[in-house]
Amino acid sequence: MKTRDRIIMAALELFNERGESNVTTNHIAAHLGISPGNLYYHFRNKEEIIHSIFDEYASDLRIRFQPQAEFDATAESLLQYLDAVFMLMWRYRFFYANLPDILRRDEGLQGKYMAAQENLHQNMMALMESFKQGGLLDLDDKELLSLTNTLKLVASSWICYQTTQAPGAKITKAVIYQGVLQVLSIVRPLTTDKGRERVLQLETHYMDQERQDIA
Amino acid sequence: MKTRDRIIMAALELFNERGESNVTTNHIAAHLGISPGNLYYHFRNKEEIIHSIFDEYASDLRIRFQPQAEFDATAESLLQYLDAVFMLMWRYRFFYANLPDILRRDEGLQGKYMAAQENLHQNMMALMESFKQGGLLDLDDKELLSLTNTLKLVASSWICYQTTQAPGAKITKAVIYQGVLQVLSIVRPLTTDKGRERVLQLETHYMDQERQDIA
Amino acid sequence: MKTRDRIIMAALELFNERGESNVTTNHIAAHLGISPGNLYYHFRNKEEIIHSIFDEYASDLRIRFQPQAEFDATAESLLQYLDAVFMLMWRYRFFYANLPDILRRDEGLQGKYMAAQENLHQNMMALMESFKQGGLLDLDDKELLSLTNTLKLVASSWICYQTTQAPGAKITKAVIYQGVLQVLSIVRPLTTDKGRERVLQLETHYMDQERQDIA
Amino acid sequence: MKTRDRIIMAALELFNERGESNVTTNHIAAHLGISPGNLYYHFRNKEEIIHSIFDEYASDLRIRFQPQAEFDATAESLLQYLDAVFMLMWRYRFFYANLPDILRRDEGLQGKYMAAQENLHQNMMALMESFKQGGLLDLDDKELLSLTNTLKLVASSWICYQTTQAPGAKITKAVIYQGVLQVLSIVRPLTTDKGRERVLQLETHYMDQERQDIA
DNA sequence: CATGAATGAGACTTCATTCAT
DNA sequence: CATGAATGAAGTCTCATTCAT
Repeated sequence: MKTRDRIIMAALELFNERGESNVTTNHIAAHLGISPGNLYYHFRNKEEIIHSIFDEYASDLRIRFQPQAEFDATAESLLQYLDAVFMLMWRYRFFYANLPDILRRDEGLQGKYMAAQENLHQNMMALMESFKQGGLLDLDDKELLSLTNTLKLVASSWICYQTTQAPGAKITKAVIYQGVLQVLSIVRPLTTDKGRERVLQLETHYMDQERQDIA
Repeated sequence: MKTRDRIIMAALELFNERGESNVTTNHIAAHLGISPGNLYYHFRNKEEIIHSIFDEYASDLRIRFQPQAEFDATAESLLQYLDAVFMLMWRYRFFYANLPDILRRDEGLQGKYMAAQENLHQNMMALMESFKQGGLLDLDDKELLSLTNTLKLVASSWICYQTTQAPGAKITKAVIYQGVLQVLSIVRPLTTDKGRERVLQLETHYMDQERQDIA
Repeated sequence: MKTRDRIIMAALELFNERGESNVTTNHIAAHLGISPGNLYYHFRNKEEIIHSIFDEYASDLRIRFQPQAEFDATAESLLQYLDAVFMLMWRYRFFYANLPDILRRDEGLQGKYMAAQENLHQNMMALMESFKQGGLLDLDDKELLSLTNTLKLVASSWICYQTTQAPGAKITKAVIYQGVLQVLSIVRPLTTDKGRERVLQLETHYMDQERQDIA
Repeated sequence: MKTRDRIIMAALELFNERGESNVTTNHIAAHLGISPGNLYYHFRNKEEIIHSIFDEYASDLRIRFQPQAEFDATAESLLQYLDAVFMLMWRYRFFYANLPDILRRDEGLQGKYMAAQENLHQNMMALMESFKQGGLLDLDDKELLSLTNTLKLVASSWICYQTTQAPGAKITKAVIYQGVLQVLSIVRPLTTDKGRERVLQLETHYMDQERQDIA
């Protein structure tokens, strides 16, 4: 792997572990066994590293949530969606934990972030709409918007929130699965009979996963 | 006002404005026009200032959410609850935005925080239960727990989430009212007819407030 | 007791315990339960406190080692001398441990100290001379000077030296008695038969004391 | 010379001149014309600088006092010993002057120091024993132990003691030579005829040296 | 590409001392 | 006599960043 990519990976790993502001560029270099000078050969500054991480994140986000050409709401496909969301949340969790600070001092990133969020919002809305059209959800347009917003908020806050609820505790997969279940519990009251059935399938799946992870 | 209290106020103000880690003890002192030595006369270190702010927060939290002796779910009383929640979120918003970092480096605060959260959870559960008993909510025990958790998460993440959605933008009262409305939208699908009516009253109230604030 | 004297006492106690440079004027005031302002009412600055302690020390030193009008070298009287020396060393031990630093920054104290040392030297020389005249010591004038210097050095360095040999350990009376025995071991090779007998008496006495203290 | 070594040298020089506690890391950096940051690039903190100096000292101490395989008490070899002792005392004199304070706040150094002292004591005892076996000293085992302790104390206290006797005055070589002579005067009463002769030779040597230095 | 020594601004904190009350 | 809030210089240490090699 190229040094540049190794730096991004190491930074992401350390940021997630200790929080962005507690990781110095020297930490990252030392972690990789390279010199600080070398790090600065590949990146003009710390900000640029964060930008690169963000670019990966935004790219992941775009790919995963591309609206499907044809509607497809099999349990299988829903699982993939949910797994993808929380995988993203997990992979870039430092970002969610430090977002206000990071964005405050980097106007360039603010722009990128807003664009990514806007794109995500559109895709999420399209997805929810397709669920509604597919007869899984029973709600009006206003409710659909509210639901989308709630889901976005809950998904993106989940890991950070759990971190604070049990400080020091490692975030395990079980915590992630609980996040999915929490999301499902929000959706359930708004489902049709068909949708509810689908939710139950998913709940069963994630409760099994959770049980396996704890064991 | 006593210098000690002025320091707490200034710190809270600056923390909220710029993020805790971006505010130095020198900033706080300069903001008040006092010497750094004076600040350290009143507080042993920055940590102690944060503890003092937290103590105020925890005290507010405890008082506001004391379970009522008699059940009382008039629109009036619900309004007070909702206002209180979001007032707290707003007053101590830096805390929510920087919680992982703050707790990570202060084990003492972790303990206090966990205790406060536990207390809050009990009170919230009691409140939701009383809504159920009062015929406002229609849900089983598991759903009640899920709802409580969602509400806690949404309420405590709302301001931080909004900050990131529109970075640089000041958080106005309108944003707060939208938070309340978001919370109501989560509750609504689980209400009885009587409960739905109450929710509608509240929605009307906060939509009016929002309109006024924007104007 | 007057506040002024209590300050001197507290300062001496804390200096001995923690070293002069590790004791702040605030420590002293807090230890007495008085305000820093009050301390500075009684003393212009920290230096003045040290001066006052030194004045007590110098006065003690002068009184204890006043040459006796009539020669008197009974074991009883020798005991008093030795006890007095080491009591002084003990009472003002911080002084010996921090002397270079203290004198370096206080020229006024340097003068006082030199005068006290000069006076002590004269008295010690007179004392040793009287031991020689009294037929206790067998040595020429050059040896007498050397012995005097050695004794002064050993006595004044003893406690500080022991502190470093067992850092953290409390200096007990047993350590003091060992110091006396060390001094006696230096004198013994230079005694007459009569003198040696006297030394043996003293050694017996201090070995008993040491044993008692340890038990 | 490497910056790291220059820092150690400068620190040693300044510590000796002004006392360890009166020399800040900024002083050291300024003295070398480097930035404070650079100093902290080479040493994690002031303590580590002191440790490095101590390590050099302990290494010197160990090498110089390694017991000789074959007994060798020519005046030449004795001279080397005495010179070595006082060279050490002189080179690391700040250490002796500030030992109680330095050890008090650095437990790690305490351990190292105790080990070095124990090693020194063993070597000194072996040396004195070899003098006794070589027919230079005439004393019993208890006296030999006392003598060893006295010599260690006098040698290690000499420079500090002299500093206080003439504060402000520079410690010259002459002062060092007087220290050697003082040590010899302690040994002399315990020598055999052969030993006394050797002591006289050494005294003559150091009195010549002293005279030369003063001139 | 890579090294690693070097920079310097600035963070947190301490403490002898002052002064209005 | 006494209080205690206040000062400000200075000390230790950190870290993003630069640059000669």
